[in-house]
Amino acid sequence: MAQAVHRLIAHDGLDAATMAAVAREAGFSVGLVQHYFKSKDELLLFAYKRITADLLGRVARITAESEAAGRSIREIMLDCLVELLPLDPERRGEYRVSRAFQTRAPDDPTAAAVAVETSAHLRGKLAQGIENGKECGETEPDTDASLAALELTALVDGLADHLYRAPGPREATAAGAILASRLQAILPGACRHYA
Amino acid sequence: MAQAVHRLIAHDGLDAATMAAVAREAGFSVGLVQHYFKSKDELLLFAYKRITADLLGRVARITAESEAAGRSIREIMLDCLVELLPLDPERRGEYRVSRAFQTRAPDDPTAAAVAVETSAHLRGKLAQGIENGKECGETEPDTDASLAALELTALVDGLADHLYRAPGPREATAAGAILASRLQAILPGACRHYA
DNA sequence: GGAATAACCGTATGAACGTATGGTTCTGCG
DNA sequence: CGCAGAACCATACGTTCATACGGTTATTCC
Repeated sequence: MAQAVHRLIAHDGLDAATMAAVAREAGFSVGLVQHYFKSKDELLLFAYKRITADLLGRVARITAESEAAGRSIREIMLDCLVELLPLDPERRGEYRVSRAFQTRAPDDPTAAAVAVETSAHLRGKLAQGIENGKECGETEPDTDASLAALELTALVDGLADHLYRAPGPREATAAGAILASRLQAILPGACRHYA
Repeated sequence: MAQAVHRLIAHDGLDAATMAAVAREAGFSVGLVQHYFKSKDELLLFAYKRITADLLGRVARITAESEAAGRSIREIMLDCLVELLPLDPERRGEYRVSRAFQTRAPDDPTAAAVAVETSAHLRGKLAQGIENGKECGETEPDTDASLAALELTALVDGLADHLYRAPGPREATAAGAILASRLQAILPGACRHYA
């Protein structure tokens, strides 16, 4: 059912995720959806939580794989940040769903909490990575890690926004170049921290 | 009527901008709103266009005033970018309205066009300013102006997003510091181009 | 003055939606 | 078996909304 919600929002926006539409998309009856979710809000919130969990899971998986491959902190971070960009249809859909819920957030404290939490989680991971870089000379010692992390998350958010509005290979490479350049400036070293 | 739409969306989201609510908020009847706008979409699009025009107008005014005051390109740009951040209730409302329409954009080509146009306009102005900086030594000669402009707009978008979710003086100063730092890096000179 | 046009209003209509409800089929267990 | 509870369904109800429509007042122009 959560997948049905995801597909509907990704394709036609939040308003398309009606009870009847979700039931039809999932191949169930309206009554069954009601059986599992007391209200529509509960259903949507569940779907939203699932999506953010998926996203954080993917980032964690990328981190783990890159660490195992012995890549530098900078390379790992770049992979994670690029993963957040809507570069293919799947991630475009995911991005649209997330944005739909963020738009809804001001009226829905629980949805807002999910958004704040995932954003803070991501920012924390970045800050930690930057901080770790100091120990092995990959980061300049006087770098403000949390400020740099905020810059990176804001940058990737804004680039995602731009790429969603204006897709295309040129825009994609421009976004990648900007991220790579900023990461290079923040983590200039070439240490293999996790190797 | 456009102001009524603005107030309603800023306070309660796009769904709150019903015909009846707009009429009540504006002090008119539903019939009168229909008299001036054939459909709800037309009304909303008009309101959206008005808001983006207001925003671009404010940026233009700030630019003109700062130029008259003989400030550097970097200072002018910083003022313009900070103007885009949701730092007070008024701009928070404006930000929410813009975001609401952006969320709606994928299903509404005309709204999408407005969003793309204003974003491109802003990016173009920034790129032009950076390019101008080269002529008087404020910009490094080998800077890619359009890439730098894209970075700045993306950064300010992402920071606006963050500030909207997490308001507060600490977040505001952090965002200002990041913007100032990036501008300093892109436009390191201190030329008074327009003086 | 008088007609045409714009400004303006209240209400009716039909569609879409969330949810409540009553009922049916399946499943596991004592 | 018998039955309790979960899974599952179709439909009815009340609300909300955009829009259509008919009518009334104000303004403008000849």
